[in-house]
Amino acid sequence: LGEVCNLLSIDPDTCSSYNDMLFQHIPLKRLQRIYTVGQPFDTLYVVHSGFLKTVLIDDFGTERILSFPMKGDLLGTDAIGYGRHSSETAALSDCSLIRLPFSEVVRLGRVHSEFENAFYRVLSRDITREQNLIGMLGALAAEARVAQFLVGLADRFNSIGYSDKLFNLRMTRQEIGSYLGLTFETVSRVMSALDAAGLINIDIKTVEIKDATGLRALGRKRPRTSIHSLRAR
Amino acid sequence: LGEVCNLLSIDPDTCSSYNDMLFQHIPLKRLQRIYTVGQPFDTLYVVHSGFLKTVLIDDFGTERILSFPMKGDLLGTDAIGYGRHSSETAALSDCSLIRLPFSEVVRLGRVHSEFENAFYRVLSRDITREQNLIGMLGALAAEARVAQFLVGLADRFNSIGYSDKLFNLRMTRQEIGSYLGLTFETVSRVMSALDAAGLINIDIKTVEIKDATGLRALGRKRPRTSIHSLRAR
DNA sequence: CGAGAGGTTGAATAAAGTCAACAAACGTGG
DNA sequence: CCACGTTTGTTGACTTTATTCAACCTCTCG
Repeated sequence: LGEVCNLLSIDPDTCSSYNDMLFQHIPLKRLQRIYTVGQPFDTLYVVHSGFLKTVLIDDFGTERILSFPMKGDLLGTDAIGYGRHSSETAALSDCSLIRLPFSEVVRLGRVHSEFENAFYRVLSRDITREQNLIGMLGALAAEARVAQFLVGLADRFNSIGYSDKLFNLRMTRQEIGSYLGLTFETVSRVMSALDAAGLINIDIKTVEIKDATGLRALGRKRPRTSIHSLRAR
Repeated sequence: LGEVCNLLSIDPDTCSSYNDMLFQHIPLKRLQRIYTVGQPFDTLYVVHSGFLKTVLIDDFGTERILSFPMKGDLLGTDAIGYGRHSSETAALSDCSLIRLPFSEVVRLGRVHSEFENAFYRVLSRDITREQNLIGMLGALAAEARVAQFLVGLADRFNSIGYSDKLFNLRMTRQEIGSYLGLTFETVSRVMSALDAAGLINIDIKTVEIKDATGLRALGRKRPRTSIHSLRAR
């Protein structure tokens, strides 16, 4: 589909020349898993609609959430390197995905350099996104992590055409905690505190951002180990 | 250089046909920076020799270390996505890098599919490596992080031909802490404890791994929030 | 309508951070 | 080559933060 191009932000003109028949839609029910750890890799997926989570499974069978993909995000990129999935992806809501066989991606890249470049960019942005998460996990207090999580989510909702002021969380406190490296109790407490401080309104899954600037400031504030940390030289 | 192929683990036969003139060696002095945040991107680098660190700079000018690249690692991949470097890289020892202009990489990929595939794999492995770091930062106790750090380092030294039993740390406790999301005091304490427990011998920068199995076990142990965490279903 | 999952809140605990003192190693210039 | 200041590393005492454990509430869905 030319849709794939839109989703990957590729010039639509170039897109129109692609063979549309190659990519099939895949409907997913809530809680369904697309691929699991260890499964041989041969295809990527682009999210067409719906909300998902990608998780790492540790030696105890415990989930660590790595991302909450939504419309336009590419799934499965971590499996290219070793030919097997090292994480798994599950639907948080009913979803529609577009199958993107990796061999097709490579073939298309060889034919359309625009597409190839876009694909490189998408992979690299995955790297950047994860780096930001690493920065957050290692250096920020619980309050700042939750604040950043909320503004990040708002920005992403905004970029796919939803309101960035009022939206629904698709994941549980538990899942947010797993993503942020916090317990669900801490997430709950911080959210209550942000509500009490007048920065947000929260009612279970419904979030209203009342002071985006204030939230952003909180998210930037207070590296946990700020005092004797490395200064760039 | 055919050397680039070795470094990226590409079949040497395919390599021999490449034009060797395209890649130049870059010598770096200790503490020198290769690129800095915001710098426009046009070239990647492969580490030929030496040890480096890649760092994220936060809003306060504080460094967060993202990786400790060594021989065979590819630098600069996070800049492909937005055309600018979002992190910076500095030499921890005198180094030698190989310049790999991105346009050359793309061109070579179009000519040699083997090379293109290898490049995709390298990008994807970057993603996987970061995911493992995220898993560690969010869920493991200080002791486990340090243990994992040491065995990880040992494995990497081993894979580039050094001893995995006795090696030198090229970074300070501060830098290890920045990488693991811990203060340098905690790193120091944990290392002393591992020494006292007989798992390692440590004398400032010199590390001897005495019980790799025990260390690995420690690194796998005790997700901090194990009790009421998500079970894979 | 009842069971279970999800969410909130409180009190106690444990883990890592902070601050401080000191020792050892490094490296730079006399 | 030595002296001296700076950086790096270790350890201790104390504090803070987030976790743990527990009670309770609400909503949802068979």
